[in-house]
Amino acid sequence: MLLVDGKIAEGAAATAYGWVQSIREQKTITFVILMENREPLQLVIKDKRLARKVKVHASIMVKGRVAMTERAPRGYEIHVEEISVLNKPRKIPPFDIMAKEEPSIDVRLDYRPVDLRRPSSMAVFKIRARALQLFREYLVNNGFIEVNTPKIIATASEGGSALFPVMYYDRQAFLAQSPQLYKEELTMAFERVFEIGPIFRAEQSRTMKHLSEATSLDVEAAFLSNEEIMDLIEGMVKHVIKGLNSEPQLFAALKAKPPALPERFPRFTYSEIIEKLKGLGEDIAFGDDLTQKSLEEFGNMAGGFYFITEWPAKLKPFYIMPKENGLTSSFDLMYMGLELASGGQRIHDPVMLRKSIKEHGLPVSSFKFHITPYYYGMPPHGGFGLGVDRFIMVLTDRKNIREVVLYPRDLRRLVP
RNA sequence: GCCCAGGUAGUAUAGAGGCCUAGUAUGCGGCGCUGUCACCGCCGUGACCCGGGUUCAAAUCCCGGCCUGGGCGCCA
Repeated sequence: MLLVDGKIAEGAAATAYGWVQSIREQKTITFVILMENREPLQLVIKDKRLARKVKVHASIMVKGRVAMTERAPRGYEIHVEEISVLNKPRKIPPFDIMAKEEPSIDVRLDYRPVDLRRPSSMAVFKIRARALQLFREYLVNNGFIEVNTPKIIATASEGGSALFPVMYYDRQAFLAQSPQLYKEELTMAFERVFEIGPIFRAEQSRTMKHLSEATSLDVEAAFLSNEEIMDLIEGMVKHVIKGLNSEPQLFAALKAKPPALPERFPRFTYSEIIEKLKGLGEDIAFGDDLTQKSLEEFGNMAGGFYFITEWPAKLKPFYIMPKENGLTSSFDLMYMGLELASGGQRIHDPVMLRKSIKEHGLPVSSFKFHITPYYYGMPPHGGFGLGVDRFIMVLTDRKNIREVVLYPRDLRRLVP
């Protein structure tokens, strides 16, 4: 918090509240970087006795005079006349937030709020917040309404991934792995909906790109074809990246830039990719899922963003619209070897939906609640789910998904 | 779930049977220092994950435990 008498100008009286990021002490003058509202403010202290009161990480209030100077990060600094220490650290900090070498991600997470004072950590979450704002901006501008669907559910929404069981009063319930079914149902009334919220997966995964609790951006729209949905997500990704590119200062503390955008994201069919990988000597056949290794290999060739389209029905969930030859109107949005989003056109006919549930080996009875509204005029629709955390990894060039989540949850970590 | 790797001051690392009284950087404490900006210089402080074993000798080798990291698989 910064309070200035009148405008920020030479000699103006100022009061600043913040926490001390760094101290550079010299014989007669001490420079302090005070973090004030997430931005550095340089303090100049010429009184040795005053300077002694300041410690890194302390919360302080200073009173003084504004001095305009190009040598300070903001173009001005505060010449301090009075300091009150509001609170000071009681222990030696677990790591030096200004050091060039970072502690392991595990130590950082053990002291996450302290770690967030590190400029690069803070930058990641400023970018994340801005990216979410840009997502919303794009979707709202395109006629979407933001919704919230339940996270405590009665049965698996689509089979496949393992669910976390929870007790719901005297019954068994689960944490939602996806808002998939709800968002589809909502197109009936709202035409275009989106939700940004948590998803839960109880997979025994130990990787740099999986979490037990992740954030998903789910979008669903009536009347759009598979191609139009790909256009939509492509437009959305471009909007976010262009928006971030216009604010380079967000990236200053990271040695990274948002990824480059091609004119158009290339679209490869699943079959093309299988053929290509076969040509490279991969042991892979039509109908196989693409392994991590194959995706890395193909991703390196494709470079940047691209789509994989027309997946075999067997590799996609029951609600995806089938095409001829056992293929589907579906896509995955990839960045190199990393899956960012998957989506497609959905089945809107209740009879076909019922059949597809059966064919995927799922109990129709569990989906009765979901099939019911389809009998009352569900519009043709499609959409996608995008892994927000993974997208932020790409934006900030972080290799471990835990870095872009404030308090990540994985196989081992439940605290803090 | 399978496989691999690793636990050395607060943090990040070096050391691979005796050269270790365990080195370096940073932090922390002190002193010095042309408005600094990862300030700089000097001095000090502080560590071998736990339990067994092998050996004249173990941070180092072996066994077990605990903890962690990474890869694969699983996975909207």
